[in-house]
Amino acid sequence: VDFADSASRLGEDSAFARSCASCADRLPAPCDVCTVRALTICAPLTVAELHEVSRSVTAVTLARGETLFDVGDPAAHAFNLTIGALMLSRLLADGRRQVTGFLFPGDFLGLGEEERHRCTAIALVPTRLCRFARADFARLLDRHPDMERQLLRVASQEIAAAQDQMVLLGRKTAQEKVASFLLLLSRRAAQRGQRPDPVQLPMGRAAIADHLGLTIETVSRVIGGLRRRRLIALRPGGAVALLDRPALEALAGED
Amino acid sequence: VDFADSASRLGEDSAFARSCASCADRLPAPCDVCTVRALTICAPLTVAELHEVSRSVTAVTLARGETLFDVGDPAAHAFNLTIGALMLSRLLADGRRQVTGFLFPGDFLGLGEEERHRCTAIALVPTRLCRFARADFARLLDRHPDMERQLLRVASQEIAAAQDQMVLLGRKTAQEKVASFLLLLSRRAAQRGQRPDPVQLPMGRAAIADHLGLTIETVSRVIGGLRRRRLIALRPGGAVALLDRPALEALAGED
DNA sequence: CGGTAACTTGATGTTGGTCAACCTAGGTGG
DNA sequence: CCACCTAGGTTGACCAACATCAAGTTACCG
Repeated sequence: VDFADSASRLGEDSAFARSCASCADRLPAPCDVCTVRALTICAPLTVAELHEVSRSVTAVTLARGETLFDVGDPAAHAFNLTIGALMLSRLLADGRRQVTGFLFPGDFLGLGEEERHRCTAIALVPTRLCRFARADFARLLDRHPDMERQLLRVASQEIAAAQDQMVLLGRKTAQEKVASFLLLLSRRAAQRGQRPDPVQLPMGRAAIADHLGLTIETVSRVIGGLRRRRLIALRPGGAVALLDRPALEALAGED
Repeated sequence: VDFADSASRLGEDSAFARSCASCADRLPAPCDVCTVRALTICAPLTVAELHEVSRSVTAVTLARGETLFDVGDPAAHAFNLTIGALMLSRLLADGRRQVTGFLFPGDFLGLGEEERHRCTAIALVPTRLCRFARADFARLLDRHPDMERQLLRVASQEIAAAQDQMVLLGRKTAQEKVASFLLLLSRRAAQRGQRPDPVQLPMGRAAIADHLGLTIETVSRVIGGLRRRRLIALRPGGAVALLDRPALEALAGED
């Protein structure tokens, strides 16, 4: 149980637990011991380069539910998520919300050169990120073409993921949406070296619903249905066991 | 009436009209006279650099309805659309289709380093593109950091657009979807220096429906409703006049 | 002028939304 | 340690937006 793990470990570290986005500490960003480096845009850097990066980086800590930035905030930083999970969302005038994505360890945040953020970023669990000042980051890219190339790769993956999500939102049924979502989280967990099977769901039903273009009630009903048909089982701490992956894949549609 | 213009001009040029994706001609790619350069990834290049680019570029021509590439085709090229319009779409197993985007002059196609295409690209009208071999293109980027930076900018714009589309697909009503779509096309036309008001719709109702996550009938009904309320008017050749832009913007939602 | 494909319009059906009640678990304070 | 309180989740009854099915109608093309 991985998110719970992170959460409890962080819970013990009281300094971590109490700090927040606004009080990012200038303590050494420990790139040397970074647990997710292989997954991030820092992957192609040499040890020497890493040291250089270390100097322009600050650690940021968020408690569960805390906001990293809001729509309209000046976009002065780029981030690399190292521990925890983040939700990106946008609001319509009347409060309807679309969750445009979830971020997990190794994920990068801050592509785009817009002056202001176009979405809100909220921590789903205690979360830690590496923060780069935009200006430093641009200089970093200039000096490390490898890193820029890697960033381009990350961007194109994000575009591919966005297209998948469009197919899901535009053309899939509620069941297909939920099944696809569970399988996607499982695959992403595997990609970052975590166990793919009991899928951790650090987000609540509301966040899932707003990500899939459904309501809380529909998400709950579909999950209930999958559970009754023994395709999944709910584990304590919001984890979901995928009891019949082939059946779920069939339900997910997706050719 | 711009698309019609392009179409008829192209129609007169019989060589152009008859050529196709597979018979891309090695004729000089006329970067010198490129009408959309300021809009494309080539914008930051100097005259000398442009000449160099010219050499690694091939012109491709597509007739209305012709396929540039299909899902699963090897992705050996990158493209820059110079004339016409293209539709990108993906299919579910049972034939449900999601149109993930439309491309217009100045738009770039071919981010991502995947071996195979993840979507189908079909010309909506007679269309011309600049084609770069992937290998050449990568070398081009290495030598022109400006171009790589520009590509990153393009990628991040595409991500922003994809997020807008997720909000639309996940949380907007049929009316809001159609109004948003018309306004978006208008804005994009303005961006590339065309008249924003009679909006050209080079795509059919089916393509619009598959882009907005609706059916043909619903799109038709909503357009009919907007027309009856005098917010829009249908012009010959598939153009739409935006008679009451503020009202449309109100209908579109979007804060 | 006919033929076809795209579009429109109408009648009916279904998925998922809405509204409301009810559970359950986790956290707090007595 | 237990009772309560609350937020999040589940379940049910009903409803509405949009899909589906089925005719028309228009517009473009030879």
